[in-house]
Amino acid sequence: MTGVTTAAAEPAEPQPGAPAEKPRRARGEQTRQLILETALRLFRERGYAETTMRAIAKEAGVAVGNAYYYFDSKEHLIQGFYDRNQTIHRAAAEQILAGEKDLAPRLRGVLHAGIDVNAPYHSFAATFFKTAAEPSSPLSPFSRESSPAREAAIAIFRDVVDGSTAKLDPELRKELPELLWLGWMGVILFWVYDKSPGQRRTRRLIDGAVPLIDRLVSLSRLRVLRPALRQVLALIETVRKDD
Amino acid sequence: MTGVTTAAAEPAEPQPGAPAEKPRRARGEQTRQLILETALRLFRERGYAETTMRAIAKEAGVAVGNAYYYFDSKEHLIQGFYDRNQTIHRAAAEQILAGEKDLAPRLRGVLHAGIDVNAPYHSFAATFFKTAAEPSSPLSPFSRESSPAREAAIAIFRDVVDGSTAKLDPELRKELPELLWLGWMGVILFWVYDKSPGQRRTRRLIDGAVPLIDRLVSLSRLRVLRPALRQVLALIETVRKDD
DNA sequence: CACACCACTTGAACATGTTCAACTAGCAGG
DNA sequence: CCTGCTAGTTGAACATGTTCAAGTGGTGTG
Repeated sequence: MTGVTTAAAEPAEPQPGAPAEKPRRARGEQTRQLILETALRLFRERGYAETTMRAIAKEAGVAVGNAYYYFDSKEHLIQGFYDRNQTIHRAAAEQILAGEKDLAPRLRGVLHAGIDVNAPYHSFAATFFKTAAEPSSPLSPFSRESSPAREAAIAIFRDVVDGSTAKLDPELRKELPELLWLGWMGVILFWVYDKSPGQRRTRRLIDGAVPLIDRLVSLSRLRVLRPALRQVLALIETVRKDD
Repeated sequence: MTGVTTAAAEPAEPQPGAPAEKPRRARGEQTRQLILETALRLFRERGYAETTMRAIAKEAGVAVGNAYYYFDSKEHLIQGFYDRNQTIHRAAAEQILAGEKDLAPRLRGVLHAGIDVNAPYHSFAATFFKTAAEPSSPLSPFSRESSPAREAAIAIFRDVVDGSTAKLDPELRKELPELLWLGWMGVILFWVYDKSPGQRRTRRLIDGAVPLIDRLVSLSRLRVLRPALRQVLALIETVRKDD
C-alpha cells in the first residue's frame, strides 16, 4: 500500500502552503488516535447524530474539551472515516487494475470496489454526505481542504485510463480521469439515495453505465462526433476558468 | 399563474393520503404566516445559521414554543422559501416559452430564469442545500414529500420540449423532460458551489451546455448513434425499477 | 537538579434547537 | 349567561455542540 497515506496517520512535515500545525508529541498523537477511533466506532454503532461529543469523550476516558483540542468540530471527526475508506479503495483498485487491461472491466471493477468499501456504512454515510454537501464545509469533496484526497481519488481513475489498451482522442484522454471522478461522485450521490436492498440499483447503474461510457469513448474518435467532442472539451475549459 | 400553488398558501381540504392535520382557525393561520414571513426575512437579512429560533419568535412577537406548534423544526421553515421560488420560476418560464419555438433558446431561457429567481439567495441557498441533501429529509428533491414540487418542476421541462419544433427520437422525447430536470439539479448543484462573482461560471456553464445538448439531441437521430441511444434508454429503464 | 515553557487536559459555562406541562381564550352547546 | 372543549400560547427546562480560563505534567536548558 504505497502512494497514498492518510494525512492523519503520521505527523507529516509541515508543508509550506498549509496552515502551521502545532508540533505534536507522542502522547498527543496517541490521544488523538484514541478519540478518533472511539468516535468512528460509536458512529458505526449508533449513527452520527445519535453520538454525542460527551459520549465520545466519556467512552474514550477524556474530557469533552480534549476532543476539541484535536478536532475543530464534530464534523471534522468524519474526515478520518473519509481518509480511511479512500486508502482502502485505492488498495483494492490496485489489486484489480493489476490483472486487467481493457478499459470497461477496469472501470467497472474500480467502481464496484468503491461501493464495496463504503457498503457497511451506507446509513451512516447518508448523514456524512449531508455535512459534506455544505459548500463551505471543509469536508466538501470540492473544498480546498480535501484537495489532497480529491487528487488521490482522481489518480485512481488516471490509472484506470492510462493502464488500459483503449485508443482514444488524446485531448479526451487528458480530461477523462477527472470526468470519471465526477461520474464517480454522481454514483456516490445515487448510492446515498439508493434505498433498494443491498443498494442493488447502484450496482445496476454501474453495470449499465460502464459499457455505455466505453462505447462513447470509442465513438469519440468518429469523424461526425469530433465537433461535439471539441465542444465538450471547450465547455470544460470555459467553466474551469477563474476558480 | 395556474397549475402550481404553494401548499401552505391556503388551508387545503385534508387529502385522503396525507397525515391528518389539526383543523386550523383563522387566528392560527395568521400566526403561522406571521412566523413564516418573519423567519424568511431574517434568513435573508442575516443568513440561516445566524438566525436563532429565539430571534424569530421575538421579532414576530410570539413565544419560541409557538413556532414549534406550527413548524416541526427550523428546517421546515425553509419549505416556504422552496415553494415560493418554484412558483416564480414557473411564471417566468411561461413568459419565455410563449415567445420562442426553438429548443435551444427555450431551454437556455428557462435555465437562466431559474438562476435569476434564486440569485438573491445564493448564500442562504447553500445552507438550504445542505439540509436538502440529507436523503431522509422531507426537503430532499427526491423525497416523497417534495414529489408534487418535483413533478411541477419536471412539467416545466416537458413544456420546453413539447412546445419546441425540434425533431427527435420519440423514445427520447418521452424521457427528455426528466433528464433535463436532472441536468437542472446538476446546474443548481454547480451554482451552489459557484463562488465566482455573480456566479458567472454558472451562466457560462448554461450557455455552453445548452448548444451541446441541442446538438446531441439532433445527433440522436443519426444511424450510428441509435444503438448508443437505445443503450442509454435501457439503462434509465433498468435503474428506475423497484424504486 | 531546578526552572521555565508549552503541549496537553480539564470541566464548568455558554448558545441554541427542541420539548412539554401548564395556561388562555374563543367558540359551541345547553 | 354559564360551561366545557380544544386550538392556540407560553416560557422554563432540557440536550448537545462549542468555548475558554485555569490548571498539569513532561521535556529541554542552564
